Amino acid sequence: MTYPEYKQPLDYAKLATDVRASWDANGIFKKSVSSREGQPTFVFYEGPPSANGQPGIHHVMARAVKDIFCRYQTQLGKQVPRKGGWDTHGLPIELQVEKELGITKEDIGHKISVEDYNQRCRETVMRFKAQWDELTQQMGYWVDLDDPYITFEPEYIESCWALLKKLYDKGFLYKGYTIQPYSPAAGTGLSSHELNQPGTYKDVKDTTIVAQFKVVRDAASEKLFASEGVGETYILAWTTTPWTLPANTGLAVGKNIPYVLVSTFNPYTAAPVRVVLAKALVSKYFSEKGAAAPFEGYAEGDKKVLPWRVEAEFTGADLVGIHYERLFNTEAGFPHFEGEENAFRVIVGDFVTTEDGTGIVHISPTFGADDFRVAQLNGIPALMVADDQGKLGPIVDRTGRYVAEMGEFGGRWVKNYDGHDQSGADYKTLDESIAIRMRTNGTAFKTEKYEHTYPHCWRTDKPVLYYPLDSWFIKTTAVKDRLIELNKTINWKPESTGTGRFGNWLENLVDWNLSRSRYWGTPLPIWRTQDRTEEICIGSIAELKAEIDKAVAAEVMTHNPYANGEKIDLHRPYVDDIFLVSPSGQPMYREPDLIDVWFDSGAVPYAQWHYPFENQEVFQKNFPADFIAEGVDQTRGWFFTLHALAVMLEDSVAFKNVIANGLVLDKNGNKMSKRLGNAVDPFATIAQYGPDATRWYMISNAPPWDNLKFDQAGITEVQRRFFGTLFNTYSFFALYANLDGFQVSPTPLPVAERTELDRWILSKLQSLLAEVRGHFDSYDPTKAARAIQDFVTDQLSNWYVRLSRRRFWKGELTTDKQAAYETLHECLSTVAQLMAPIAPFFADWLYGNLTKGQTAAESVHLTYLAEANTMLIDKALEERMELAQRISSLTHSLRKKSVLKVRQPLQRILVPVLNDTTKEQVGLVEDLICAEVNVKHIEFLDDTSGVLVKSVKPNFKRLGQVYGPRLKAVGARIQTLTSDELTQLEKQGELAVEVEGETLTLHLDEVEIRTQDLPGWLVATDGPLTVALDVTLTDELRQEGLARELVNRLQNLRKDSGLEVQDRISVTLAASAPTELQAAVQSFGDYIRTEVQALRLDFVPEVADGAVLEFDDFQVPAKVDVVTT
RNA sequence: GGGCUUGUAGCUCAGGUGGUUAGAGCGCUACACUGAUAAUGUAGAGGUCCCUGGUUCGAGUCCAGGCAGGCCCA
Repeated sequence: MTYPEYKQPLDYAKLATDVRASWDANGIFKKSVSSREGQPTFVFYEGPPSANGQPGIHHVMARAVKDIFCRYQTQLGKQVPRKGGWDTHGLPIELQVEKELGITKEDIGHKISVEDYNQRCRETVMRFKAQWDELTQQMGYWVDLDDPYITFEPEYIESCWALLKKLYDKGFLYKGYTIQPYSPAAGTGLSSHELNQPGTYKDVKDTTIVAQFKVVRDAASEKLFASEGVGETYILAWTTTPWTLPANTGLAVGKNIPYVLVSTFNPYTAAPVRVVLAKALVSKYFSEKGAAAPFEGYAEGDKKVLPWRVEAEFTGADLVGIHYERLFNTEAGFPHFEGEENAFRVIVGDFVTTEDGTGIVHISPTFGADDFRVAQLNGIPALMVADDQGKLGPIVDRTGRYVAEMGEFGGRWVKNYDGHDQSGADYKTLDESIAIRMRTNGTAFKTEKYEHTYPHCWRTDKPVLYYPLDSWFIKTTAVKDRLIELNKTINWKPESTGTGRFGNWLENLVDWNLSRSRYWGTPLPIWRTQDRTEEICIGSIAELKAEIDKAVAAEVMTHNPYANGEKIDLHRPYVDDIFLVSPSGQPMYREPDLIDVWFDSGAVPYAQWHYPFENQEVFQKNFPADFIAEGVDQTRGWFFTLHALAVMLEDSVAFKNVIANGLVLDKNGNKMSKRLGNAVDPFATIAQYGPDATRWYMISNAPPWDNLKFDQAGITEVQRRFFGTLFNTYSFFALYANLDGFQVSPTPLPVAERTELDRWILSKLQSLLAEVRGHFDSYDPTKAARAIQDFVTDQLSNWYVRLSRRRFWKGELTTDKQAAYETLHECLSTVAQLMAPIAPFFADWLYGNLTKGQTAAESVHLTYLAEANTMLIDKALEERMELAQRISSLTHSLRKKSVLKVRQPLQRILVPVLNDTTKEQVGLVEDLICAEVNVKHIEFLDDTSGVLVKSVKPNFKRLGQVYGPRLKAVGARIQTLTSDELTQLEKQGELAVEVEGETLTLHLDEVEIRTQDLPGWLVATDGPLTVALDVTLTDELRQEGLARELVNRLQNLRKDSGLEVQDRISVTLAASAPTELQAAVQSFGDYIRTEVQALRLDFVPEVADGAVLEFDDFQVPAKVDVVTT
């Protein structure tokens, strides 16, 4: 076979499309799965994208991460099925449809039927599917696009229903309430989307109250009574919604906020009191004068300054657990409520600040989302009142009035929702009435009008209430401990997302609110009777059909719409038109909610297989996932719902390894957006740079979990530096391998018999193999990419190939040359394998070029990655080669300083060595160094030479352990060691020195001794290494240098004349050339002829129509002719 | 406001368990090299390691508090 040769520059984009065509033609992706049949599976779940928008460059990033590990595991021999999927439900799609139709949610059911609306959603959601599929293939993301799961399909929804029913049967599904924005005037809940409409937040003036909550004296509160005093002790809390005070059931403090206990008087009753408030807010309520004002003589109605004294200080944590008395109690005619004995306690609220108020927040769980949440976390009940039918509800009804049970305030409007006349002189709002009552009975510390912004209903302009609305929940809190426990077994990349963001989320878990009041989504499969005493949860289509039949028999429905085996649609409005019959014969109506779309995606492991209705075994084999990867923004989304459902349904994790990748930002670190015009088009990027360089750049530049600042200049660099170098290395190989007709031998020369350089690069290759496997195994693709890149550019290309060039282009195909080809071939094909997960097209192209027609796999992606052969790893060899590299570099540096070009041979370099191992190590690579830097030999200088000047440096790490604080003095003493002392230390291993009047014994391991200088020589040093160059030029060296110059000029001439590498030539030079050149030709004629592949090299009196060779000091006419034999 | 995260050269990034002189690549400047050549070598310029305190003989690294960016949540 021949190895294909390519012209520069390589078209990377075309290369990829060619490879893609061959994958398609030969079904390589399918084979990569089918060829692993019967092997252990590596389970991967595709987090479904939504195809209602165009894909962006960040999708290339996210999907490259997924692809890498699936391909890698395939190389390890695992079978990796990859089912694609589409996320099709959810608010963004509804909003998009509404925008396009120019309607709002209000119009659904009026201007457009639910049926038509949902039809629009169904069409919209797959609008960009073709683009997505195209990008998937262009970027080389292998996922099964032929048989994807789609969340709106009846089978998918049926699976969701089955899961819901399972949760229902386990008692995990219940109906409760959440606090949501609610408009009493409109009688409807408002979405956060509606609340974010412009103009909804208005400035209003409300009555505000700082209320006094009377502390109950017991063990928990005893610290507040440490100093005896007159009067009761109260906790102060501020509210801008006094009408919620009768619903108060708790008080929240900040855990680390400092609070003080202050002695003073109630300003309205003049009763002596002690009050608790945040230290930072004392000045807001008490004047500086009052701190010195006398307590005696302060009386009701006094306009005098309020006297006060700080009695004690606490933190919020100290106050937790203190009980206080109910403000509006039963004696005053307010109702009892369930769980009252657990109420009226101080708890911690993470939202408490000292920005305003008193630093203590009044909690009414029925009228605040934060309140509800912390109350639930702390077991504080909500104040619910039973109506005349016994149904529990908040103290405010749905029209915005206090319920009748609210004593003196019963039936009062919370805000003016009915538009009643407020102009009368005696008119009082409910807030004002409450304020008056509290001032009178001494429970208000301060009341005032206060202007603030408050949200209003966009339709009625009336203030919004935060109000408890019905919702269905999944009781995730019931399995909280198990969720936390199992999370600890998940390998998170980065770890902090698992312990931090996700872990904290689990620690503060509340029940999963499943309800959504929308149209396009999976309907909740629960039917209830009107009196709510009977209900049924449907778990399958079959069950639904059977229940409909029952309903038809009971004449609740006229006929079964699913009877004729038509394609069933489980969406609204169809399911809403189904009425079932209860065991007692009552009609049952579907609960109108849809479920959270996150349930859809959390159900992927089950619903993608239509489990449990089909594919039981497939499911078992593919649960849980070994690996998933999505954006870190999915932490509380997909990652959570997958985990929650798996724990509740299977008592298992859903995934064992997860990468939470960061964002792709523009090159300035700004978020990409179409509006700003800084979004990068993935198609254009791939078309310009090809998918491989794009992927390699994204993966190698920063770890996937860091944000990536996407800069196209970075792709260019990757292309040039990595792919360009690798391509050049291959081209070099192909050029000479074809000339020599090299074929990979079935019985290659044993590695042990190959040259030092071969064994070195093979050792490095095996080290690389081990390293890269390690990085891939621990889900760190960035380190893998960087390791491969460094190997290719620094080791393989820039050292192995550079130093081996002559072996490839000189002479016949000897055993040594064959070994060189074998070695380079092995390096290149292994690199192709290692890079294949990241750069799948280029790797396959490279691998194919190297192996086509031989007994190799059809594609690199079907190959098996070998284990690193540790027998071939020779650390000592790797170390001494590094010495060779460093000595060469130092020598180049010296040549540079002495203005001696590398072409000028020099006699020797001197390397001082202080121990025999270094000498031995360098000795083994002497030939390589000499060839690289063009010197005749290396001379070692050891201690006995007597010319070395040594320097000593303290080993601070060691000294620090021994001497601690005295290190500075000891270090200084070491710097001043004389050479005699040094010699003694070296010979005897220790040395007694005096430091600060004390005698210490220094040991050899406490210092670092190195040679510093060779008197009379130009030296260069790199750490402990020192090199000196002998710059003496003899006539012979000069001649040889000149011979090399001539070779160089002739090579250039060959090249310029367009000669092929293998062409033999005859050279004629003008006899007018200077005598030194003639002498050089005389002495080194054989060398020159060999180098330039000349059969003849002659001086002639006249060179006709030749070129002129330019030397530093002279010119020589010359001519090169091809000799045909 | 809370949780998490990032901050090192003009840019992109490395810098186990603390060790005194903080590195690489790109870019820039200069010189060299030239049968791998859009490659390579050598040298140079370029740093308050975000800030402030603390622990320590010693802090880019550990602790506390800030500042700035990002994500999620409220």
